[in-house]
Amino acid sequence: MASIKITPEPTIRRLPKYVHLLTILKHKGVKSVSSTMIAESLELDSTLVRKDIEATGIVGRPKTGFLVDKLIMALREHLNWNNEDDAFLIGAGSLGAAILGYKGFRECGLNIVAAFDNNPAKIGTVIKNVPVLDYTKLEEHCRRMHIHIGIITVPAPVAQQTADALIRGGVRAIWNFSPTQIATPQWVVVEYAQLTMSLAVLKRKLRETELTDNSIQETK
Amino acid sequence: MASIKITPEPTIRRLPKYVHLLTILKHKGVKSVSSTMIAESLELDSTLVRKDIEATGIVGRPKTGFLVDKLIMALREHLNWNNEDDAFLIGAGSLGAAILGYKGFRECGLNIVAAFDNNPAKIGTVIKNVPVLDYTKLEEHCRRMHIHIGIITVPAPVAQQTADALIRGGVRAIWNFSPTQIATPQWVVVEYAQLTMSLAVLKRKLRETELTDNSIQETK
DNA sequence: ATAATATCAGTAAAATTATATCGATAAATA
DNA sequence: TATTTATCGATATAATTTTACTGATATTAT
Ligand SMILES: NC(=O)c1ccc[n+]([C@@H]2O[C@H](COP(=O)([O-])OP(=O)(O)OC[C@H]3O[C@@H](n4cnc5c(N)ncnc54)[C@H](O)[C@@H]3O)[C@@H](O)[C@H]2O)c1
Ligand SMILES: NC(=O)c1ccc[n+]([C@@H]2O[C@H](COP(=O)([O-])OP(=O)(O)OC[C@H]3O[C@@H](n4cnc5c(N)ncnc54)[C@H](O)[C@@H]3O)[C@@H](O)[C@H]2O)c1
Repeated sequence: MASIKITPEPTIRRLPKYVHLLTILKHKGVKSVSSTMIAESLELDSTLVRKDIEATGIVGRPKTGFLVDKLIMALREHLNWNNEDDAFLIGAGSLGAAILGYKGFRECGLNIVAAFDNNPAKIGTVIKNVPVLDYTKLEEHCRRMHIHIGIITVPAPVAQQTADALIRGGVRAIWNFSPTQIATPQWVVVEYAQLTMSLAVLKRKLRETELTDNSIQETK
Repeated sequence: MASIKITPEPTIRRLPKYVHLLTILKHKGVKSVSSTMIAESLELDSTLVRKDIEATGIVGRPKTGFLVDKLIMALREHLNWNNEDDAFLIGAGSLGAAILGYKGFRECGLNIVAAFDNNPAKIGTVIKNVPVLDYTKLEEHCRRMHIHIGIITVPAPVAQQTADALIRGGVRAIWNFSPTQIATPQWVVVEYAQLTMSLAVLKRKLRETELTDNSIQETK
């Protein structure tokens, strides 16, 4: 009876940071690391780090902590970075090109095998070693190549129709960079990568600190 | 005694989605909207939407809900999108170029006035109407132009030194696209825009659904 | 004019997430 | 070898965030 423990989203979001830090430490020759040390580097609580690591199933030892190598492997395994998924990217614009060119995603088990666009000037070209194909053939190619992940970097108004085509083609997960909500059947996972959301947090926090620094601390 | 209520981060992250949805509704001629309706469009709980809106200070009326126009304005005001902040972007690479070219950030009160790079081939050029200046002059320009927001799109190994230069130049908020943790004084706001984090959530959830769909629901 | 209804605002409860505490244990030190 | 120390793993507590409930009120329908 196979079973999987669902990992809290806040935990998942922290794990890549651990991987990045640990990889740097590994290159420096560090062999083992404690949750205390990770917590200090990343400005987190050490108990939180230990609980996050617990999600991967790896166990540490008192006094020394965790073996860097094993921890990296366990984290990558937990995040599913060790199996590579092929993916299509739709919308070969400026954001799309940046994503196509980023080698870091390969490390995360994401292999973008083709891009799609409806602009005739782009179809047939190659961007960052990835061929740009005709958008009208998207569904067909998805099905034929058994693609499970679609990356949406088209303008907002066409995001929904793009998602629909991907889903018809059998895609199970969508990484949506457009600011629009997209409706999908419940078996499709959608993750919104919204830069605007991140910017909102930055600007709001900036204002909050500006106001609290000058006036007396916030009231209830 | 001026005071400001701190808005929970999860709320801040949802607000831009409301703005986007409401703007579409406004263009369709919709005059008023209820939290129920917003919740349905965005697949959220209506009470949650009402509480989020409460953070902006706006009040609705029973049966009808909120005036779309007023709600948009209140949300934008709360997010500080109505005051435009000038910003510098450091690292005019492919991600940097995508950000420079995105008009949507203007709507969020972010005006990128210059980019900086250390590549002589890029210094002096103009990317998407934004001039690329010499990285060694960053601190000086920050100070002279009273820049408060810095956007880091340089490779990870130089992210910290870039942040240091920005802070020396008087920057109060840093939007960091590199995967590295950066150390800053406590008065500097740092927001990590990590695409890898988002991808991690996508890939993990895809695996979780794959495993739970095929096997019996997860155990404790 | 009266009744029915959808929605708001406020409060209470539940769920989730983060932090604190404590005994056990491996390593370092005396 | 005994003692100190850092850290783990587990459990308990606290904080945050979400969801549920309740009475009041504006609109619509009868
Ligand atoms: N660039 C950024 O920094 C940034 C930031 C936040 C959000 N976004 C979002 O990302 C998306 C893309 O942004 P961008 O700056 O790369 O825009 P862009 O205009 O540079 O790229 C969009 C691409 O999609 C293609 N396209 C348009 N309609 C299409 C269709 N029906 N089928 C297939 N391809 C189609 C266009 O030809 C173009 O190549 C937008 O939704 C935008 O809101 C971008
Ligand atoms: N492209 C993506 O999709 C993507 C995704 C996730 C994270 N990131 C992160 O964003 C950052 C930039 O990525 P990219 O793909 O645009 O890389 P890139 O190589 O295209 O751009 C980096 C730019 O920074 C400049 N630079 C290098 N060192 C510098 C220095 N000391 N001072 C000033 N400028 C300097 C380079 O000349 C180049 O123009 C990286 O940290 C990367 O990890 C990118």
